[in-house]
Amino acid sequence: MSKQAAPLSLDFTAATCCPPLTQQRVPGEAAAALAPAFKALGDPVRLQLMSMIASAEGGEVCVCDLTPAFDLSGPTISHHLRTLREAGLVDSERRGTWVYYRARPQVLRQLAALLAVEPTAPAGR
Amino acid sequence: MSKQAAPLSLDFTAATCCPPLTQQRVPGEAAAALAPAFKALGDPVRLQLMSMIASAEGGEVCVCDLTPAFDLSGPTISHHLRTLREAGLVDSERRGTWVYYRARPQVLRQLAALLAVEPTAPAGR
DNA sequence: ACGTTGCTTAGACAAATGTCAACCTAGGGG
DNA sequence: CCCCTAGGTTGACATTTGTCTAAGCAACGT
Repeated sequence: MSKQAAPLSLDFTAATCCPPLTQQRVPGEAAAALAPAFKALGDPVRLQLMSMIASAEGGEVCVCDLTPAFDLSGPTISHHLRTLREAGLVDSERRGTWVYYRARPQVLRQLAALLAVEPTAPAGR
Repeated sequence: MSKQAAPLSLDFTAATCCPPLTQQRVPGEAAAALAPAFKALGDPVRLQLMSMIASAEGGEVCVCDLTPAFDLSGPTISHHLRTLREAGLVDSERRGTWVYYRARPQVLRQLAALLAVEPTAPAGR
């Protein structure tokens, strides 16, 4: 458990990314590293899962609380969670009978930074 | 041209979205509306296209400047641009022989807002 | 030891996606 | 007119994705 999705080498800790999309062209390498994270958020179910996990009290949620929130089979939810995990967006940990997921704020922050846009302000803020 | 992707009804102008993922659970409807935008950014080529468009001088780029930047056929680039358009991320306009794309900052802003995370600060902001 | 509950893995399958070659449309110049 | 260039559309194809059922592994209760 707590797989870091070895082959992805997202290296989110470093300068893989960051200057906003709108400020500087994203080089191919960075795009290849970051796209999977967006792709993972590109499914309605996973986007909801992500928000349920990220907004959870105590910073974590039991899978047993996630599964019943959707009209989908357990394996399907598990599959989506794996996708989020492999995209580096969440981490999982087994404690006793249950498995808990928690968000990785660093990654979210970096994605948000990438999408950042100058404030609408036409004049000087 | 300048298609607004009619059937999508993203309604990005209103409260379709916005409170950060980490603050509040994204309801299914909002997730369904927002996921396509993330999905559109979930391909390396499109992520690069998006950044080339969004960071362009003058706020717009000619397709003729985008296509040669990739090792892909014209139709393929055209297809990716259409995907970005239908996701509401960009707009296109024909002027004479050439077609220009420009970013829709509102949407980027909303996506960024959704991913926003509290500053790392463990203590009082 | 056995059965139960929670979650993941494996396999299968229809649907969606990324890519290309071929064709088509728009606009500009001879 | 005809042709040339810039892009988009169509149709085909292999690959990936979302979903399920069936089977597996892990922890707990009895």
